[in-house]
Amino acid sequence: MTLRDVSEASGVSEMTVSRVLRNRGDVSETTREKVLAAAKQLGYVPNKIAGALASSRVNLVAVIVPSLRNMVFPEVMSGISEVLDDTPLQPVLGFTDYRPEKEEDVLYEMLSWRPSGVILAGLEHSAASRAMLKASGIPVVEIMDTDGEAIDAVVGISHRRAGRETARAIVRQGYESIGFIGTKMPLDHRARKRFEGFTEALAKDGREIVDQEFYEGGSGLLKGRELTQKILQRSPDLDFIYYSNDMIGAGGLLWCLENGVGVPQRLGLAGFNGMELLDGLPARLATMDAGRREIGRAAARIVAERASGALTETGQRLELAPNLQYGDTLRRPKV
Amino acid sequence: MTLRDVSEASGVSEMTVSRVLRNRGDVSETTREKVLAAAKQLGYVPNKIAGALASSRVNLVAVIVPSLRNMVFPEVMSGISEVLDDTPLQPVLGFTDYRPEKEEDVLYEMLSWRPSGVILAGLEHSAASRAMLKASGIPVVEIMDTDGEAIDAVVGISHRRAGRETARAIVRQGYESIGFIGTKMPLDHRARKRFEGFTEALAKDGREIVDQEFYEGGSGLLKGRELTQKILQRSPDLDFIYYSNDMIGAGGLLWCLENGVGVPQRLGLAGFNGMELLDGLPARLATMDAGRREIGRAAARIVAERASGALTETGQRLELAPNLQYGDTLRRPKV
DNA sequence: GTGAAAGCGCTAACAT
DNA sequence: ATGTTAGCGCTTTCAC
Repeated sequence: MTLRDVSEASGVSEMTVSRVLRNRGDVSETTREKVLAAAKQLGYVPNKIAGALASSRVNLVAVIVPSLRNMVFPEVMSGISEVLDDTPLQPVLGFTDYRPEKEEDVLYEMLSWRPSGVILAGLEHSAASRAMLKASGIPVVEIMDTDGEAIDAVVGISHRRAGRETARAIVRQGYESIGFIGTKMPLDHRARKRFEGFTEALAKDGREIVDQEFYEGGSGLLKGRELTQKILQRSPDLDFIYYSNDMIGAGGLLWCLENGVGVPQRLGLAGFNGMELLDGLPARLATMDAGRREIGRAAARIVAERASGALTETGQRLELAPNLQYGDTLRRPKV
Repeated sequence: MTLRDVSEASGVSEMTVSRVLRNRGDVSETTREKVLAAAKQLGYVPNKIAGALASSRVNLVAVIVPSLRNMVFPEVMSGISEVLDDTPLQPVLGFTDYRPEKEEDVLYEMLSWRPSGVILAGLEHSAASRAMLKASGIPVVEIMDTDGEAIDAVVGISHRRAGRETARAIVRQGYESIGFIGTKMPLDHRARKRFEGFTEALAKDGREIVDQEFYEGGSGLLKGRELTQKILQRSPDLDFIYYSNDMIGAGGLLWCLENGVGVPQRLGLAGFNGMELLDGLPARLATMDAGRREIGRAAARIVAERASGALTETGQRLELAPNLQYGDTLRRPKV
């Protein structure tokens, strides 16, 4: 089923059929109707492959994220979709599993479709990935993180700053013996940067982390419970725990509530992400909203404007301010 | 940057360059190395658009789901990715927002890229969508649900049966005054079918739902709390609440625990989905595992085998058995 | 083992 | 307002 078939069925040249189907150029109402009728009757679905080859226009935007298991990325995606829905552009998703080699493969695969733009998570990429992206001439928006050098445009928050601000707030509340629970971070650069900003801010205050606990694999409430129990057993004097994300933080919170650990007086807690999930828990965990949806929206807007030619500059830089929410677990009542 | 550039740079014909880059046919080791070196040096990325047009082979699989906000779909995706990672196929994701018209648009867009297969959620589609899919000649796998007529292959669970089995288990535990809390279901067919199966099984037992509460929009713990409070205020005699998903069920559970409602003695609870989240809560909500990841895997396997030609039959049908987990909220201790 | 020619299904550019 | 021609960058097919 090709344009030609529609052309023959409607007695109109292929070119005019093409014009009708794309709403391009002047076509008489009569011809238009004839063509549309024929196309519908035949169940014609255009071949974008041929169209893209002929026009060198591809209305696809490559979106490359580590995984969808981490609820952060579905939310970013939803921001991206929201904006692209009002444009001819369509997101195409690829996953890296947090592995640079896989990112490279996925990127290569994606670029071979000549998308109109690339949105990818993080600033850390293999040399080959960076080279490919630069050579592609396509608008590239790196998202989530602003601590580092961008290839082209970048939209995100500073995770170092997020860590620092959390640390300062904790110290300001008078907490003194601070522990940390988080993922092993060889490849989770954003978690690593938060940790670094956190320890750095503590150091400025002449403090350091008293105890820490790292884990591998996904984050779940259960793991938060276990590790919280473990770290408190080993270091019963801790009066604060900073978690690298809300999920394990929420697990820790539940454990504390059940085991009579007075939160936030005896022990303060904070997570990271501003996950919606936290809203219905017995107490609100302190967290920091990373503005994921807004990041998705902003990145999509940049790509859309660059792709449409409305925006010709490159290298846009948008750093959102992380928003600390004290919830019920960080504000220590004065004794 | 085209094949021709690589051809010129390496002094080898375009055809041979193409063979090297695709590992097709016999090429001498010398030529091979020359070509690879040139390609790498130039940073050549093949143009799949041209390749696909010439070969009429597209290693893309269209995956169409309502949204990623519902954690069910990221999990299905992860099953799909897992299987496709071992094949040349790549998933391309599209969202319908639970709207048939949007599904139609997305489908049209996707089919215009001539993918090697289509995986889409649910059995309910517009007539136009069904027509497109049938006319495409592409392997189609409908997932999640098996209650209805499939276009081609189908992998999922029977949501009617899921509802029925939950109802039977509830009755068997001696609960008598049963309420329901769930989404308004004009378009969530699977939730609707569970509800229908549920009421149907109760009816067989001479019972009906005593009170119900429907909500719109996303599911969150908070909503589960509110609606649980509301329904119990209105119908304090309820001794069981069936929720249309785990998220609101978990919210209800938390509310009950905090408000001294004895679970599961005074009030039993059950959700649906088998969400991992439930694992770390203070008590385990009864739920039914829908095997999302396995559904994704099985669907991807069918597409991969059909695309590779290893499987020529159409219309595969795989109904998984939903697995009821009693947790701590459905098994009533004998008094 | 390598190359030349033709063509995939469309659209840009230029007629008319 | 409509048609004609050429060609997008590859792969298929056939020749050597």
